[in-house]
Amino acid sequence: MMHDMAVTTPARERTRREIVRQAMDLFQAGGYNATSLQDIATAAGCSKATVLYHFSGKPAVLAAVLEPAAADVAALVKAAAELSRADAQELAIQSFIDLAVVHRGVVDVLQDILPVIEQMPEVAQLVSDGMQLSDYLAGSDDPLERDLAKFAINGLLGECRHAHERTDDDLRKLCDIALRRLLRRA
Amino acid sequence: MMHDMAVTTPARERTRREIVRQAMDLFQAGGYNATSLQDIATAAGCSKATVLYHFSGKPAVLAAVLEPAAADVAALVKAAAELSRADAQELAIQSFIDLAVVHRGVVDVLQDILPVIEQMPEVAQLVSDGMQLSDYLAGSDDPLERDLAKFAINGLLGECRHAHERTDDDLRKLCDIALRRLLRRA
DNA sequence: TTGAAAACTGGCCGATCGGTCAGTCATGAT
DNA sequence: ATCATGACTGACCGATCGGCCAGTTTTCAA
Repeated sequence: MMHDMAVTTPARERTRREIVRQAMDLFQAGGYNATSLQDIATAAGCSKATVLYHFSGKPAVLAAVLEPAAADVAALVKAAAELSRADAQELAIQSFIDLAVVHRGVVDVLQDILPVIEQMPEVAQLVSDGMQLSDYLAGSDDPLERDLAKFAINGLLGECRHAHERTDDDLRKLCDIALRRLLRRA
Repeated sequence: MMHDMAVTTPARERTRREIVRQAMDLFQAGGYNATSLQDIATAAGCSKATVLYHFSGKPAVLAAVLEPAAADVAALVKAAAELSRADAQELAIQSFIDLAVVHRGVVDVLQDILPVIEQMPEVAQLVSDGMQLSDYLAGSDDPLERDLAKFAINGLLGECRHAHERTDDDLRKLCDIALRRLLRRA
């Protein structure tokens, strides 16, 4: 009998984590669609059937890969909701950059899903939160500022892709300059 | 006997154009990888074998779809090569926006190819010209300005994707403002 | 030690992919 | 009218995909 539910089965969690780890790397390197369950299984050192034993399907693997980033974004949106307009914008600028840099891997993954992202319920929440964050980033209802915010996000996400050679800090500084120039905030 | 080689066989050219037309729409809507030769054939009103009769393979269809945009970009690079640094930058700002807006469809297509774009000789020239254009856009050897130019391109291309509802002119104005703010040119 | 549950796997399935090929049909010069 | 050539197609191929299942191995509480 298991008295403490917080103690996760060692084997289960270990295999699950390894699958997600390898799937992240493969998705980032070759894209979601181009990565097969067999590729993930081989990289994780198990069989394809094992991957499907731990996850209900390929989309479930994607959801697990995206989950940490989705959680961070959701928390940021929640935090921004309780701030004033200007404070929310400043928080969005700083935190969005941080999240994009830290989770730069998921940015690559999302790019490969864009054409069919509306039909993927696994990423719907993340996308929705991203749109919300875009509003905070604009800091205004002016259509031009909102469009510029979207422009900034596209540039930001694009810059984080294929940026493995750059330092996290360099990337952060670049994005900070770019965002503040675009949004005209000093 | 055919005396004038410039007179293309009507049927051949008509079918070829229709295939490229429909392929463009499908690639833009669903991405290159997600679009099958059968999809293209059905949309073009012919059989899959016919598509492969006119084109050596799926990559050849992609090359035909990208060709007009690639030609325009190549011409722009060539024109900028004969200008001064400042003039080349100004030309790059204006013309890059124009090309991205006019050929916004190919931007979607390229996005879907990014993870494996290095292995596609069909788009190598277009990518190379794009990098060259990025240099002209920076207008300086300063690493920061060059990075900002890349940032601008990412934002520009991202803005052109999924922008079917916006007017060409609205899109152009937005991109012009964004680029000049990022590059600090008026 | 034991036995039931958890973890895992090889083998298979239907579907779809890009691509090939032999052969049919249309066209147009002779 | 003939017939060589160009345009086109149905049928098929091997490969690979995501997913499923019966059965084997490992784990661990009793």
